[in-house]
Amino acid sequence: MVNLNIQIAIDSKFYSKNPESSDLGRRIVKHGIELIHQIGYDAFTFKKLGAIIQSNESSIYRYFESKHSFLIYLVNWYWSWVEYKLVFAISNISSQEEKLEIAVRLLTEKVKEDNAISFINEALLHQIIISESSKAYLTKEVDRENEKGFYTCYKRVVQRVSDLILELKPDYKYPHMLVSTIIEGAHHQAYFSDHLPDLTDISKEKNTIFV
Amino acid sequence: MVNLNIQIAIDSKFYSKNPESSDLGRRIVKHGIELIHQIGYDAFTFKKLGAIIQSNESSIYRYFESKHSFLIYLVNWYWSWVEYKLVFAISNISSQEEKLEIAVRLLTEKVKEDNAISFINEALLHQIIISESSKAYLTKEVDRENEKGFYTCYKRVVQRVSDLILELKPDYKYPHMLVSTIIEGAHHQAYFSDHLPDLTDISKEKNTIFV
DNA sequence: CAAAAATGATAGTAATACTATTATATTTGC
DNA sequence: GCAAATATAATAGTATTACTATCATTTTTG
Repeated sequence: MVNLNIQIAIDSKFYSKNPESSDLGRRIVKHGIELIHQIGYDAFTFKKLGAIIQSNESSIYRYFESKHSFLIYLVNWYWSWVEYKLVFAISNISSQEEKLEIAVRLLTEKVKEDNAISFINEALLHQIIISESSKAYLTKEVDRENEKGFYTCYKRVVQRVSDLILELKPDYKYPHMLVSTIIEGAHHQAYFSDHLPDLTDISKEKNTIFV
Repeated sequence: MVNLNIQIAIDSKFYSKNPESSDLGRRIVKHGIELIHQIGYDAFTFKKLGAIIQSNESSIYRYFESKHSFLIYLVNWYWSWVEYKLVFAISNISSQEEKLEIAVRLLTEKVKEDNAISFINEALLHQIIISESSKAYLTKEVDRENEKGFYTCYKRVVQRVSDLILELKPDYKYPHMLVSTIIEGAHHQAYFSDHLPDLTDISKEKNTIFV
């Protein structure tokens, strides 16, 4: 993808202070992604991150009110980015079938390092989405957080692809189910192929559902 | 299902002291399930559980070496139980198609309160599997724990159903992927229908993939 | 250059996920 | 029936976590 100098606009409800607005904020996000990728979300702390970026725990808290909301931020950034790629990829395509095929491919294929957009390493972020993003909604606070719009970006992507399906098959009854199953399924299979190979049939090397 | 006075045999690697061997052990498991169901795995602690069963944190640690291993125990109990139900349900069925249909139904339908087997509330446990079980393997210790056989019961169920598929279609290349996708997909859709309805098309009431 | 804003340093808190030790019940084998 | 063995309970302690609060220092900017 070409470098378009585009920024993913993230709703202000996902941060206390916009991390894109300062050098410190950008370092928090950049190195936060790297650290979560390295040690996992569970072992990740703002204190450890502070040590890495030579800043202070308390400063990070001024950008994100909690470790959980940092995850929510990343998840929403990711889905906003996917939505942007999706809209871009299917624009000017006339065939509905082709649009859908492009969409499904985009949702399931491995993210290659492109770094076209910003200080965020999308390939690492994609790995985090695969192994950590379900922790964003598998909590007792889902319902409250859903009301606050914590999962809207993901839902919007699902809606867009569902709409592509309905264009082709207006009577199809389960478009959202199909799309969320494709997305979650692709993530699971990628994780399984890396860690629980008995639960899949795809090899570690290829790691796509298109073998 | 009939009360057969059968016990699910759990491998000793899943506990320090067999909880089925004492009244305290059984109370730990029974009320542990209820408590996790109520407040979620994240907020669950052995201290809280101790208070409920009028026992002590330290006593619970003699049965399970950690909160995580308690989850692992429950997950393995669940899949051993499913395996038992599966083997039972397809025995004496001659048609391969019917066997597979029974298996898929069993893996995807809601667990009704039956309490046929023991002090474990299978319906509650099923809810826990849906919303918490992925936390058992979405950790940085997966590979090590997989080597120790922490996920064997789940894998065995997947293998059995994969075998049913291969009986019908010996050339089919992705049986494990299909089965794990059906299982995880059913769990996801059940969770979505309860908490994130925009990601599915099934209604809260029915909550099965067979609408 | 002074005021405002951002960041850093330090301290503190309640809770968590344990471990260790000791005391008290309970079971059992003779 | 009783001592020994075993199981359980109580208490205390540890390092860490996920924060909050306060104050000092640096940086920005009008």
